[in-house]
Amino acid sequence: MTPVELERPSVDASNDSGTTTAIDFPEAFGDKRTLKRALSALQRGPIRFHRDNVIACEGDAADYLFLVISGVVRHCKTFENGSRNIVAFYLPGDLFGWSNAKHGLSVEAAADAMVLFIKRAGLLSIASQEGRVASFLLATTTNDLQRSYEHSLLMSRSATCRVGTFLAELWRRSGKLKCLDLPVPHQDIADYLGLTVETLSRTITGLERSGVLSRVSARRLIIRNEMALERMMR
Amino acid sequence: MTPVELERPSVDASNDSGTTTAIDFPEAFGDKRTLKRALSALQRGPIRFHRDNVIACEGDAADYLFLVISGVVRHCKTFENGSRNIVAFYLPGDLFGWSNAKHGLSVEAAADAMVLFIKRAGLLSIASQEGRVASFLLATTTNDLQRSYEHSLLMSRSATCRVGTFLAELWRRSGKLKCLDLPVPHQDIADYLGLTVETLSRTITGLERSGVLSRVSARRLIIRNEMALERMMR
DNA sequence: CGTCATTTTGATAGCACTCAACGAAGGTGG
DNA sequence: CCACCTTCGTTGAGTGCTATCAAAATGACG
Repeated sequence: MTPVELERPSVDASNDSGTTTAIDFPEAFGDKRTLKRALSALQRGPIRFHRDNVIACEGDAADYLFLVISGVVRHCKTFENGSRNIVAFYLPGDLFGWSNAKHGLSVEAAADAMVLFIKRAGLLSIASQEGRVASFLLATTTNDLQRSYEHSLLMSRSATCRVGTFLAELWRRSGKLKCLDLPVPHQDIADYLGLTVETLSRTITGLERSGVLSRVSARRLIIRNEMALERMMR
Repeated sequence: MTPVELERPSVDASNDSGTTTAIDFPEAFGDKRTLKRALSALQRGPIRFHRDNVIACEGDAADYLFLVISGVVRHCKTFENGSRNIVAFYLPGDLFGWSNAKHGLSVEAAADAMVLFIKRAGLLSIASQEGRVASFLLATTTNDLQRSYEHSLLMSRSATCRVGTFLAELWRRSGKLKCLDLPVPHQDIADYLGLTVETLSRTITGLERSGVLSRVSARRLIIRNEMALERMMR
């Protein structure tokens, strides 16, 4: 149940090349400066999106990958009947969008976000020459795959388990601070967990009543009993 | 909903190197012969597994990747309470098992199967030198990721939709023959779809009653109305 | 302070699960 | 060749969890 943590790109805000934000590859790199220059030629942005703005539409040509600079981005599909499912959230530092030819899902800002666009073909051609880049990309994708498997597994468990697992993971990723702030509205969490907002709300109320957590406000929780939360996840 | 088809490795049965079966990379390759030799040095097997045999255990070191030669392999997790979920099936030609450090899921034969083991580290080192290999691996993983997303989406739909989609996809992959033979027992399909065997059985009965398909036997179906089946999938 | 979006709560219904039993198929040994 | 056993699949009855519909709180923002 514990997702394996891979090296991921991190946002290099204090970049020497001005407004351009580059992927900061880990490890000493053969010719890091040359690589960075090559990468910045492929970049576009970063571009700012407000919540619910569409970054890439289902069916769009998948010419660009996305690197989240700030905020939260959702990868989702909306059906004819209006219902929506979110297959993944992406946080700052996440690189994603490896569709082939066309995006099968749409990419939208789940909270105000800055996104850097990276030309897919160009990155691929760099990767085919630079082994390190290639294995970095492979590792990133593998990591996403593992997360997706975890998510699939989660979807066939009880509402309590889904919500508990989501909150625990979010809390862990945000450093287990005193307050757990939900970065996206309940509707997005519900769509990610395959629940309705009503069930999500009721489940949180249930966790509150069992003393697992307290509500400071709708969007701000406090984890009271980590042990109990872990138990919920089974 | 239509999964994008990528180039995938195909099994080269009439291989010049005797019992060794190699990945047949697409496209003219710089030095294909050298590459094949390098790859066969990394191989182990193919090894034969009977149905339900464990190929790799949850928690095992992920030193090897798996290439399915024949049969069906399932990627799954079994919980303490005995329930099980299958996140993916792999068919002949599928290469998988890109976990980091340890496998988070177990790998088991869902039907009698032959599996070739490929040393992960070695393949990675080849990939870092051969751009084509690297991008092939990336494409394979990307394809798996896309499938996993489709699967996640499927998990929050009705039983009829899940079963219909599964059968349609299976039928498509097997060439839309007159008879659709289920390659794995109902239990495995149910675990893959997040349903119980009872619900699966009842759903198939329902499809039969609506004239979508007929049962020849438990494991052999005939698709009677493709249009109606497609409609089920929405 | 009014308006709108968001969240919470309540009442009810429906779908899939659970438990239970039966039927079909395949394998084994007498 | 048949009786027996085991595994697998089907069907039925009843329950429970989550969705749906409806409406009331809460909060954000002009």
